[in-house]
Amino acid sequence: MSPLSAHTGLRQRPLTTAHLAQTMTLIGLSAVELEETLAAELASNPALELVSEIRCPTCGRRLKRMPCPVCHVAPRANDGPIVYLSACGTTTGTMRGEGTDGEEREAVEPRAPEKLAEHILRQIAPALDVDDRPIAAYLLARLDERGFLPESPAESAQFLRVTLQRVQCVLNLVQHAEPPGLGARDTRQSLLLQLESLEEEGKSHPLARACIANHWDMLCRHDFGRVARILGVSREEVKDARDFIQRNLTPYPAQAFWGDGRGQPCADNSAYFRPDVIISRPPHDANGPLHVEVFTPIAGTLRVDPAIKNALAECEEGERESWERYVERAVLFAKCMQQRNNTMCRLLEAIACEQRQFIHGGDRDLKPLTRVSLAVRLGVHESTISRAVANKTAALPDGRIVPLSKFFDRSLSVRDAVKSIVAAEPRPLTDDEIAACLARQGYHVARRTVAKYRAAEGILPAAARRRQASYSNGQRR
DNA sequence: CTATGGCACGGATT
DNA sequence: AATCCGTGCCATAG
Repeated sequence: MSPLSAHTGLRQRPLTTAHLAQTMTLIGLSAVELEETLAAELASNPALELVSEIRCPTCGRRLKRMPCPVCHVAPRANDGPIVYLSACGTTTGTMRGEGTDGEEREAVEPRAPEKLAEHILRQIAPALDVDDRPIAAYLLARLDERGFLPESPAESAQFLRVTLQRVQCVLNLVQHAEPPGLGARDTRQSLLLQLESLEEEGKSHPLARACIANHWDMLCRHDFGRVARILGVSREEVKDARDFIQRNLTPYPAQAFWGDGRGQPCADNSAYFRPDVIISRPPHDANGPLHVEVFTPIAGTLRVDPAIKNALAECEEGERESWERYVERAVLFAKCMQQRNNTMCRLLEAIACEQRQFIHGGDRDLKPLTRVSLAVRLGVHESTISRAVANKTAALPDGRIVPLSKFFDRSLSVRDAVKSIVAAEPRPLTDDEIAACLARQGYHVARRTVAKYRAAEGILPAAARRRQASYSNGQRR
């Protein structure tokens, strides 16, 4: 036996801490981030190879393995969802040896998926000094999911160690990009920015600016009478301004579908987000098992390049060591990637199973579900679930795009119940009365909590609802 | 006086 | 260990 053969045992690895650490990291990444990581790894590790994808011969879908679960599904119980991996097909540049045959299927896949940050960056890049790029990147990274920038320019400047002026300059660009209103500190400022952009298009309202800028809190309380008095106009005019604001502006400029779907259809914004998983109903059988697609940037399988594996035996003593390191890293990466996919699939299978009602129905059908319970069910550590759930979104059959964490929202169904109680109330109910109503439906929550839910749903307090009602009555007579 | 929102505390969850 | 959430208490507005 030559001493070299000892090195061919590539399978058994000391996969311990490094393995765990990398898997953990990968699990925490969203599909988009994972794609970047994969591209970086492919670019920097010559031993890692992406072999061509497998497609289903019948439907042309990209598959992780045969058989295609859509076309010939093994019969399964109705309550068990079908889970499979699906490549999102946008693997960046490096490896794309396949022909162009897949192009017409491309249309079926999510269109022009682009992260909001990239979208903005592309717009402002021309006007941006090269030195200011890091500032822009930083600011965009700090935007919260609503599109707001919670910190002040001064804070950013201090963190970045650049002058306040430069930050403000870049921020100004961001705030005037599309969609308008991004990068504001709060809703009020955002609305003003949106108003500005509307005015540039020639659409404006005489009172809107004053209402938002100076009488915002009164407007929130629907205290139109007082605003009208201060501005010296009629209540109708103020109400008209409010309508204009509601119709043309959005409180959360980055909001796609989530939230509660109430309000803006904003179909355009949906393109800014790419879900990490897609849950769909089988085409013909509404009661059949759900389909769950977990997106992967891999269109095929990752493996160690066999050419390199073979060459390993022949290369020089000195070089061999570094090649071995590459190979080892490649094996590790592929394994971690596989592990991630496996975990994601099993997680989504469990979620789709548990929350089947919610997926078919609405918010009120959400079952209480904790990450811990799923962790024991899947036999993984609870932090794994936390990571897997974080920063990811799912597209539901009805088009809703929701963060995965929504499946674990303890209070969603109660909040939904509050909504429907208020919607059906004969007269404005106080929080106490709503609490009593809820108790009758089996939800036992404190009055204070009702107030919080109500506020979270954007429902005004009873007194304000009363005023609203009397106002519209007054209009009628 | 009543309804509500702010603050803060403790327990659960991550 | 850090964070989130429900809740109680208290101040305040109407």
